[in-house]
Amino acid sequence: MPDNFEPDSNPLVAGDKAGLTACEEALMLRVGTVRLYSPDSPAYREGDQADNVFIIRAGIARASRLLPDGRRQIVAFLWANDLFGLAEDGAYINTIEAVTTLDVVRTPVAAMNELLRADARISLDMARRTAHSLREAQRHILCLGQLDVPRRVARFISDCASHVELFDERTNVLCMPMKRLDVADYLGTSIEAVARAVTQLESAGLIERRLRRDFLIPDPALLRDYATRATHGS
Amino acid sequence: MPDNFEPDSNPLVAGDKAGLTACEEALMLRVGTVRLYSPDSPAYREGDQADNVFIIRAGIARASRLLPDGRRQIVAFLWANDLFGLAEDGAYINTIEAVTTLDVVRTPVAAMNELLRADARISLDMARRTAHSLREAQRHILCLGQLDVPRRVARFISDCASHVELFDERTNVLCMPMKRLDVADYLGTSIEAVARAVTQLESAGLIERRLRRDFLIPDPALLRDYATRATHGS
DNA sequence: CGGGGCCTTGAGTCACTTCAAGACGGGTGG
DNA sequence: CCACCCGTCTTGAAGTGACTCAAGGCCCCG
Repeated sequence: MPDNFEPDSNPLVAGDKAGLTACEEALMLRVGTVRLYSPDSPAYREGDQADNVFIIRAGIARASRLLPDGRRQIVAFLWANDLFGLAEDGAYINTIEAVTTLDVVRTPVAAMNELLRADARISLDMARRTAHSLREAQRHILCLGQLDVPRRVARFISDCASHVELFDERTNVLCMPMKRLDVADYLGTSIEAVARAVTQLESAGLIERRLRRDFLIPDPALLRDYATRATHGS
Repeated sequence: MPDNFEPDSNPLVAGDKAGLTACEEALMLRVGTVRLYSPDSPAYREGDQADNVFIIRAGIARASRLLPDGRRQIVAFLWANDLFGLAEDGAYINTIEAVTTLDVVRTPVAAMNELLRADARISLDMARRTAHSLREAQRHILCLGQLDVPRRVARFISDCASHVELFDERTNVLCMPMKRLDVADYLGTSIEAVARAVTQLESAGLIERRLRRDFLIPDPALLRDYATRATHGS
């Protein structure tokens, strides 16, 4: 049994470890069911009664929230092995929709609680996964609070390129499945600003457009550097 | 023994519950030590080796990150009963500094891991606390991504007013301990923009200045509504 | 080949930033 | 107790990045 569970690794302190432990996946599968969602279809909506917890086996999802005036904030994109189902007072706080075809294990909360009670390692694993999401959320906050739009877009593209599902390391080609509107709503900006930023990054030589959502990234490290460099000055 | 630990409450799903369970606090105290920090002094800095986990007994702290160009993002304010010590690959990812006098229990990670192994409820509690921070972080993301500066400030003041340490419900007076610079760095804007927003909220009748950081809030619900209302239109 | 999303570009406007004074207030020493 | 002083906060004026509105182009699909 592959054991990437380490009793001594503190969930708050540990780095991001590999995905599901075999035993955890088996447990989840025993009480949960596999489900598929096609692009743009929702797993649930904010405000729905929180009856299930999900783990992504494959595909990408977006977690978003709607404002009274119809504006939308995408609070996170969710990837393979990510857990979702965050709720408050029994109701989901985000809407989850598939970006690509999405393959999940859906586990009823009641059954999940059985698991948590039966096996302490699952609680710890849950804490670790949640801590991972928290680190991501804080990175996102940094991005929204301090970066101008071209840098936000650069960072987003760079982050996408760190996912093997999307980035071919041999050809350096990134295939982003999300539309401009998704990117804009994630980065707290407008579609047009994203389009302009892409153009700008291209003329800076950091990316090259292939198709509308496919980019060649000549030097991924350079792109990453650009995203973290100061807004003004050099 | 007061039991606010509920074996059936899923950390992802549960609302925010009361603070430390008596037994958890006792456990933390048995292996941890009480420490005090005076305003503006750090508990640790980003990049430091992550040897300890902390729980706030009283006081307020800020969790911040520095950018290469010296800009600072405050990713969260931390309140009584909040856990901190978030790290990645053995190093803290944020700097933690006291805003007010700060009273914490500091527990070595090794000892904390003993606790986690010995008592499954502590893992679950940790997951629940982390989920709480994640919800807060997502609210913050929403704020940074979608709200204009006056609304961000309104929401911040409103959030502060929901903390009994700062808000007197009898007089409706809020005493904010953080400086304008802290507020600006938290909200991803400039000191000046915060000052102008405060002036604007005052002339809109939503707040009244008492001292520089003390406000009277005639109608807290009205202030909260303003913060969530659309940027344009009514 | 035509139609409809999706994406890009342009032009004008506005909110926020930056730079620069000035005002307040709280603490200290005379 | 008052005067001073320094950090903090507010206000003003000019500049700019991003938003909105609007038009045009691309690409995929039927």
